[in-house]
Amino acid sequence: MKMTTPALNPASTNCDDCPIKHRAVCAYCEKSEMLILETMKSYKTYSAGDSIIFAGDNMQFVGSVVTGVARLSQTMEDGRRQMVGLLLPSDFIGRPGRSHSAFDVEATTDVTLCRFERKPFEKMLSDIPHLRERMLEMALDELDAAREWMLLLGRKTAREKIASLLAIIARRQNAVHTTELGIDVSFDLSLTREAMSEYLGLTLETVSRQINALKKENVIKLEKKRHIIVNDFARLLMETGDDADGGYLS
Amino acid sequence: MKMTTPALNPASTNCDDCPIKHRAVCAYCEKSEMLILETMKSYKTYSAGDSIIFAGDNMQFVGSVVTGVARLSQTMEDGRRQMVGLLLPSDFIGRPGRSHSAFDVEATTDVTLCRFERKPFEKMLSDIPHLRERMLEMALDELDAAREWMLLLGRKTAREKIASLLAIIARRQNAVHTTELGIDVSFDLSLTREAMSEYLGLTLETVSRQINALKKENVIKLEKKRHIIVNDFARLLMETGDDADGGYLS
DNA sequence: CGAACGGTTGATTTGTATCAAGAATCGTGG
DNA sequence: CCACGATTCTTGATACAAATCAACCGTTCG
Repeated sequence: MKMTTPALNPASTNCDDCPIKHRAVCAYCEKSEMLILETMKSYKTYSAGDSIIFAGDNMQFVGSVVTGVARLSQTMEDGRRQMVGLLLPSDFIGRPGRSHSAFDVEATTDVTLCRFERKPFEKMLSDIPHLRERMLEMALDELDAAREWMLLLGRKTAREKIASLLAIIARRQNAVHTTELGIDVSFDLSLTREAMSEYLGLTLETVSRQINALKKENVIKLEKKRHIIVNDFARLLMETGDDADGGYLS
Repeated sequence: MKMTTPALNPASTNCDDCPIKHRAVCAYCEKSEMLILETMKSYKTYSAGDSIIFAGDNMQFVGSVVTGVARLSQTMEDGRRQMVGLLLPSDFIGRPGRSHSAFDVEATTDVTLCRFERKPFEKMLSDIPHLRERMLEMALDELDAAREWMLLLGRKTAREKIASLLAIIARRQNAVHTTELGIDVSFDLSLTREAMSEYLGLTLETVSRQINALKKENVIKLEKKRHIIVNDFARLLMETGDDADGGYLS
C-alpha cells in the first residue's frame, strides 16, 4: 500500500478537479458559492525550504495547502524551536480576523497553495455560511489535534513520541484506518530528522537513535533514510503508548 | 492589586447581570437572540474536585464557565496525565457537533456552569450567526493558546514552565497587562502542586522545588502555600524565557 | 574535487524523575 | 476546641532518559 501525493496540474484551475475539494475550507460550499470563490483564488507554489510566512508578519492572504507539506512553528529568542502544526493537503493557513501571524510557516516539501486575499476572504466568511461552518469545524478539529499533541509533548517518552509521529503520518498519508492489520504500510517521511525533533520536542540525535532502534527491533525498515516501511503496524501502535489501538483500528 | 472572583448570585438568572456576558460564547448576541438563549439555559454548580465530564462520555450538554476554575485533561492507560486546558470564567465546555468528549473535565474549585442541552444548542448555532461567529473566534483563540502551550511543553525548562504558569494566571486573574511595572501583584493559585505538575508536564516534586527556588530568590512570596505575591513581575517575565516582555507590558 | 547537508554513533553530562521520609495544613467528628 | 487522620507540600538521596559535545560517514551539488 503506497500512495504518492498527486501533482497539481498547473493548467487546471477548476475547483471541480481540485484534489482537496472534499476536505478543504470550501468543502461545504454549493456550486454558486464555489463560483464566487473561484474568481478570488490564485495558486502559488513554494520550493522546499522556502518561508511562506514569518511570525509577526503582516498577513495579506490566507489559503489552503493543495499539495505538499508545510509546517507551523515557533522560535524562542535563543533559537529553541517547536513545531506546532504539520500542514498537509487541505489544511488551512492563516487566521481570519488577525492581521499578523503568531507563527512561522515554512514549506517542508514543495508546496502549492490556493490563496485568497485576506480581507475579501473575511468578507466571504461572513457572507457564505457554509464557509464559516467548515471553518469552525476545522478549527475545532485542529484544537483537538493540538491537545493530543500536548499529551505527547508533556508526558510521552522519546520512543513513544517517535512511534506516535510515524503512526500519525502513516494514517494521514495512507488512510490506514481503513486497512486491515498485517498489511504492510509504507510512506515517505517528508521531514528531516531535525524537523522531526522540532515537532516532538527532542534533539535530532535522539530522533535518529530511536528510529534506528525501531529498525533493529524489526518494527520498521528504512529505505534511503526517508522512506519508512512498517513491518508491524500493531506493534508500532503499541509503542505509541496510546490505549489499545489508538482508535484507528477496530 | 487583588481581585476575587465575584460569586454568582443564584437568584439572578438574568443574562444582563451575568459576569461573563462580554466574553462568553453569547457575547455578540443581540437582545432578541439573548432572549432565546435565556429560555434554554440552566445553571449548575459543581464542588471542587467533582468530575464534570469523563472522557468518552456521551455529552448531553455544552456550556460556559460562569465562576470558578475547571480543567480539561487527558489520561494515559498507565495513569500519566496531562492537562490540556485551564477553563476560567467565560471559557466554553463541550464541542458542538460531537457527541462524546475526548477529554476529562473536572472542577478545580467550586464551579458554576451556564448549560445548554447540546442538540438545541447546535440548532441555535446554525440559527444565530452571532453565536457561530463568537464560537469560531473563541476556537481560534484557544488554538493559539494551545500552540503556545506546545512550545512550553516541548522546549521550556522546569523553571521557565513555572514562571510561565504564574505569569499567565496573574494575567488572566488580574488583568496585569494594564498595570504598571513595579506594582506588586498577588493572586490565588487555585491549583494544587499536583494540578500544576499535570499542566506543565512535570512531577509535583519538581514544581515544589521550583516554586521554593523562586521564593528564595525573592521573585515571589508565598502566603499559606496557595496565595502568591509577586515581588518582581519583570523578573518573573524574564524567567519565562519568552522574549522581552512577552507582549504583556510595553 | 571539496564543501555543505543530513544522518549515525559514541562518550559524557545534566535536568528531571523517582524513591523515600517527614512536616505542614486541612477537615471532621468527638 | 482539640485531636485525628488524610491530604498536600517540602526536602533529600539516587537513578536515569535525554541532552550535549564530538567525531565521522554518505550524498548531493556547485
